[in-house]
Amino acid sequence: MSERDRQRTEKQIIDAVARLLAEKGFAALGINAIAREAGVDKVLIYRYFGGLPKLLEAFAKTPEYWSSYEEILGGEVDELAQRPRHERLATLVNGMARAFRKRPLSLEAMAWESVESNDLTRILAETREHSGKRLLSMLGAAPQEDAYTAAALLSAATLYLSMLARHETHWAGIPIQSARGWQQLERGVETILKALEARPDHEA
Amino acid sequence: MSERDRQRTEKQIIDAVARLLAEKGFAALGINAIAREAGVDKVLIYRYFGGLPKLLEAFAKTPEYWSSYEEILGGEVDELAQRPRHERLATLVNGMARAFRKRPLSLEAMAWESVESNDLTRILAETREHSGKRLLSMLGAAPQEDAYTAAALLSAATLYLSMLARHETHWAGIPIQSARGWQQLERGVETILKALEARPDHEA
DNA sequence: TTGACGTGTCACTGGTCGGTGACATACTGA
DNA sequence: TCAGTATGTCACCGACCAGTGACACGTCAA
Repeated sequence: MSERDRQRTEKQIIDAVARLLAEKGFAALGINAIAREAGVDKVLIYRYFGGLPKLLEAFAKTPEYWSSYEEILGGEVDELAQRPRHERLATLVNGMARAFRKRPLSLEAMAWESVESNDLTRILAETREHSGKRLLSMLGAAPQEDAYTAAALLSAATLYLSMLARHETHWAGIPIQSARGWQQLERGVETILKALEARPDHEA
Repeated sequence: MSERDRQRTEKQIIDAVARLLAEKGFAALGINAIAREAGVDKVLIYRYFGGLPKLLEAFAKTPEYWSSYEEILGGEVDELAQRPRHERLATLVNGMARAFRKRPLSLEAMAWESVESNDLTRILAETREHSGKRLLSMLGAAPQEDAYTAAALLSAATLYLSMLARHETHWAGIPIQSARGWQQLERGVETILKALEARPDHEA
């Protein structure tokens, strides 16, 4: 790789981060491993990025890690404005989970955040929060409402099960690695939100 | 510690596992670290337990890791038999989450399983599944029913939020480290299951 | 008393880790 | 042409890792 092309080298390094994260997970993400995977001397990582945290920061801006997440919902959100609220919420919850499932690297990082919080996870989390948490605030439900708590619970559930599906095949008998299983779960989300909206006895 | 008391030494080692897991997490769980924490030569771990996996197996049988989980629900389950089904389900879902929150070590292990599956996590998982998954099958709802899917979703949500609460303070604005937050979530679970049961339009 | 065994200590290997300093080679502008 | 700089290579440091072999000592039975 002695080609004296800094841009190319930087790309190799960032690609190596993505590959390592996908194949070996967060635990294998070290300076030595990245340099080895990239076929590059590790000293260049320090020189070009200034260390692992800064490198991850650069990686987090990559489309591969976090791209058109809002686009995925964006298209639907517009025409969704005139649907009943429970449908909007269901689309939001299910859409978020789908977006995550399309980004294994984000799932990997999110899983890691649930087990440990350090400088590295915080860097990746900030990128997602920046674009993600904003959506949660556009729920269209007040925090006091049951529908809000329900949406919070259901998004936690679908995100967790998306994480889990990377290694586990089932949850409570539901095949979380298959399209059929996710159809069942998404239908469950819709049913719950609809039932909440429809019930006659609204309490405080 | 040169006291020539094998029982005592073994206990020191297992206690060290618990302490390390609680304070540093799964990632810090190595032979050297355990021996250091226990104030014991690492060679004794190999001699007495036969290696790290076997040691974890022994640790998993410890009450500290996984004790009276069924007891926690057990007391209520009996008198619960005559309550409406949605109440039984809610008690089960919320009770499971509460049981986990009382066992930080189990939470730690479960979080680790969501990020990586290897020999070590599998060992700890088996212990829990053995007593835990059995409960999920006693849900009192058929797998085709909406209530079953809902219970599966809600248990995933509450377990994940319990894991998350070890490091994060909020989820979608709900304070998951405070009793108030969990009251809100548990009420949410109850409300959802009740609404599902009450709604007039049951579909297949 | 002697010999076998259980218990604990110590020193070492080969390997990986993050990090740094010294050097070789190419490119670029003066 | 020459000097400075950007790029890449290499060797090394101290620390930790998992794992092993050799040894010291106390206990207990023959």
